[in-house]
Amino acid sequence: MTQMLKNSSQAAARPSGKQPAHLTVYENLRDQILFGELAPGQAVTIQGLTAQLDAGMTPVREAIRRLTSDGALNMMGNRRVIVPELTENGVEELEFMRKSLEPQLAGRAAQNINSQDLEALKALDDDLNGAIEMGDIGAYLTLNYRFHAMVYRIARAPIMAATVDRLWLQFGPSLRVVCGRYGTLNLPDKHADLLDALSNEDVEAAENAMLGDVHQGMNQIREALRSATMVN
Amino acid sequence: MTQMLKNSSQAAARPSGKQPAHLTVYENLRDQILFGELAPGQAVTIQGLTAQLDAGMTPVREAIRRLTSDGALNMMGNRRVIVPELTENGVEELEFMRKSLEPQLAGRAAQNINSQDLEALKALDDDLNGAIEMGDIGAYLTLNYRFHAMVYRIARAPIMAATVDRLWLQFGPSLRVVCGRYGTLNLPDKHADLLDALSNEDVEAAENAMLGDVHQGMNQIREALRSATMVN
DNA sequence: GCCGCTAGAATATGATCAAATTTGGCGCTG
DNA sequence: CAGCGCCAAATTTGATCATATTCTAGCGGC
Repeated sequence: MTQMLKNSSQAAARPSGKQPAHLTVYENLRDQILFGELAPGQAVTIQGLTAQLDAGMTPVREAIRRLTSDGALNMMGNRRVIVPELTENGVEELEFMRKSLEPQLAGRAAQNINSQDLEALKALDDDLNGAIEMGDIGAYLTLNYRFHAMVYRIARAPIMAATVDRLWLQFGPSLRVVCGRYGTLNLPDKHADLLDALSNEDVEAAENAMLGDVHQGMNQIREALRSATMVN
Repeated sequence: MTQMLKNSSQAAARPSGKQPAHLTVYENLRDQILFGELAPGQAVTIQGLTAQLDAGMTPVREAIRRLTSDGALNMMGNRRVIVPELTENGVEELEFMRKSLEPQLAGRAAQNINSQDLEALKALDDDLNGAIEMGDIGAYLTLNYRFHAMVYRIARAPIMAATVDRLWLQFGPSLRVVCGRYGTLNLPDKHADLLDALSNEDVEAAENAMLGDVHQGMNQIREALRSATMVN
């Protein structure tokens, strides 16, 4: 009897073919956090996201819940959700875990890589260097993540890769702070070492290159964090 | 087909203190997975949970999404959600990560423990041994998890603890299979070694005890899995 | 300065729409 | 004539939304 009429606002919520809206929102919000578009400590509101992404409330809620379990968002006791701020202890935990896991993934990638994957990685690294030259921080962050993510996919260890992804979500917001402070990085390029090791299928060299890359990255975050806390 | 399905599980779903429903459902479902009440490969339906837990659709949905990001549930391409089945490769990944992280947590716990924590741990271990004597698999699984979880809380490394929790969610469903096959475990008790190490604040001994415990546990899972796949 | 009050945001519900699996009927082939 | 497989209706399940309810926080009166 009650003739509810349906508005046609669903088109914008589902832009990409058939993917569920909650997945689209999840990926979008995830990228925003991962690439530092949301600053640490910033509040994330449901209604803000429904407006920004032109999505319904339910998909937004689900995305926020997932990212909460991902460690990318923190639910405060009172219904508020924020992007967590990284503490010094947090950096140490993340560094230990990254150093424990990511070299292992790099080593496995060296065992499993084929020429097609290697070409794709090299192309990605070229783009990455281009972004560094241009000083495009956004592109740098995105490509750097995609480079690592591809290495981990090649490693064919999905559980470990997902675990490491979770770690990236927690230092991602701080990475942009680092870049804002120091500009794009001008340290010895560990990606080149890693690519060499992968093309030689040299497991140990790949592990070492990745270890160095992680060490460098976490050191920069630690330093940026330390000088930031001095200001406060 | 009337309301006769409402049993004690409903009461647990609604302590109705002040906690939001989606959190209650999340914890309930999480425990069901962690303690093997849901078998690997089993489908998890949203409407089934709304009926079982007497909860609304939205909270159930959010709980399922969170557990998806926790790795405790897998979204199949076609909207279905199941408890993932552990593969042999998965066991190896989990074993590597657990051996990399959990000894570190045990070592940190040895550095930070106080007498009150130690007493609580000992009490938990007593209950655990009691459950083993009684052959109460459910209590054994629960107490074993709570013992480890308390050690990790003492370690004061929340990010690492959350990461390890995520791993437990992925081999939890298989643990009950192990127990169903071998009964409660009758191997050398690594918990006693760990308690000794913690009370002496001996970091290295704590790390070794935890390493042994993890090794034992994952070996049992691997063997149970191997003999199970032979049957199929 | 403290306490109730109001505004606004988050939580939760049930209805509605859409997709996917299941089922049942039909034709085809041996 | 019987068995097999395939297409389509039906049912089950998931996705989304609009709305009612509940809680937090800010604010004005006392």
